[in-house]
Amino acid sequence: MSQTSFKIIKKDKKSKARAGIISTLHGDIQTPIFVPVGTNSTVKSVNPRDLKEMGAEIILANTYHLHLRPGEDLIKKFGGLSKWMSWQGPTMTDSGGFQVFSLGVGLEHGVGKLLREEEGEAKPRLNKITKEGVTFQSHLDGSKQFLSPEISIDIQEKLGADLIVAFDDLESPKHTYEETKKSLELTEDWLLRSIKAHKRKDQLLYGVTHGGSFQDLRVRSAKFVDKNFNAIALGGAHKNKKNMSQIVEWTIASVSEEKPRHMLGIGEVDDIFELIQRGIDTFDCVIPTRIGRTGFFFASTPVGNIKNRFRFDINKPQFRTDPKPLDANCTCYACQNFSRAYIHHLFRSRELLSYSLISTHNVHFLVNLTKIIRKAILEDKFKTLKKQWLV
RNA sequence: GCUGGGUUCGCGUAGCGGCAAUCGCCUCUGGCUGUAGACCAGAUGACCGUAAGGUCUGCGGGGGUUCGAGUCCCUCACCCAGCA
Repeated sequence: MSQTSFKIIKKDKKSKARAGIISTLHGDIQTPIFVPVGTNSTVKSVNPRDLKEMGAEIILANTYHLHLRPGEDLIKKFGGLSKWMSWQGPTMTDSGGFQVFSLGVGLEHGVGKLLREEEGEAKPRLNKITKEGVTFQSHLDGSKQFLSPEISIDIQEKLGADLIVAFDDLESPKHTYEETKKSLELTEDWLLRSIKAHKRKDQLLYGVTHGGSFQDLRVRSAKFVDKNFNAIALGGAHKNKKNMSQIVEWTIASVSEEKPRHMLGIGEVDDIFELIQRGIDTFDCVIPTRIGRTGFFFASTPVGNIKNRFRFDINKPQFRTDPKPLDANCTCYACQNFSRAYIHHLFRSRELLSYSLISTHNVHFLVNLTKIIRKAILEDKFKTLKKQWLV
């Protein structure tokens, strides 16, 4: 009996968008919702108190990172992830599957989840994949580490998040059909082993769909995951945004309506609209905190638009004397109290508060965006809202 | 006044007889999608060129030695330190 359940409360008439509730032991999650990423059991530079205040409902942490440091046993001793990080709300853990990629073929190919126009520098991979699992070289101290479906699930059960993810292998967006198929088959094997290893039924286990950009593989993967899991996570690599939307359409068409759907690692403003429209319920993404730490802040329409991706660089000289808040429509702590000029100054001075203010604003921005969208779905105004934003 | 040390890109520095401009900072321009990321990449004397590349200047001022001087010598100026 899973003590974590999902219920759809409203479906959009003109699209696949829906509003729902995921109920967990640590509280309810009103979907659709953006899930801030706190890899190391902290959303980088954002206070949990502020996360609560802005209405964040769930945080994602990472199995691989927490296994290396401080170790799952310690977190278990402290009452599990939610208590450990003094969040006291629902949490999710990723399986470490992404690190199979980012420390492996991702490094080798110099690519991310999305193929970039200018690819990064290719570097030797820090892992070795076999059917059994993955041997990593720890990015912290270089020590040898082994991760498998069984180990990942064991770690995640000790961490104690409400939503957990089965262990998978990521294809590179540069992989051929044959390579992608081979990766998918490995993932399918690992997913079944993840289910077998999964004992704590209070945790909802997400299966992950793969198959690169190939329709038949994506459909096969979606059906496979739908058949074996009660929750669907969409994973793997995409060529570009259009391709990603297409992949989501293929996948959603092949899974049951009543199961929650999580989009792994995606979260730019336009993506959120496009993917909710196609039936996604939850998203996690490092974007708000990563770009926040490097000086980019989100601003809402009409200042922000698809062309500037709703982001602006606080470093720019134009903000040096700008008295306006980061975003005129934002109610976050940073926007209620500080000017762009001040934050510009802080950032140029490398003051730690700047990273915190911008990251807090950015997370608030995306969480709030999904809340506005949810409200629009409930009021049958999703398409109208989307038009307002993505002109 | 004497004795040292110094004066090179916006700032700080490297170069110590052979294509001046190394490295850092500042500045500017890109980039970041399940976090090896408070990060990464590029530009940065002037002018011409889309580019490859080319032209011009230039190591405090002046003079000298040398095929050749930021580098050695003389002299002047300024800065720093110590001693008067």
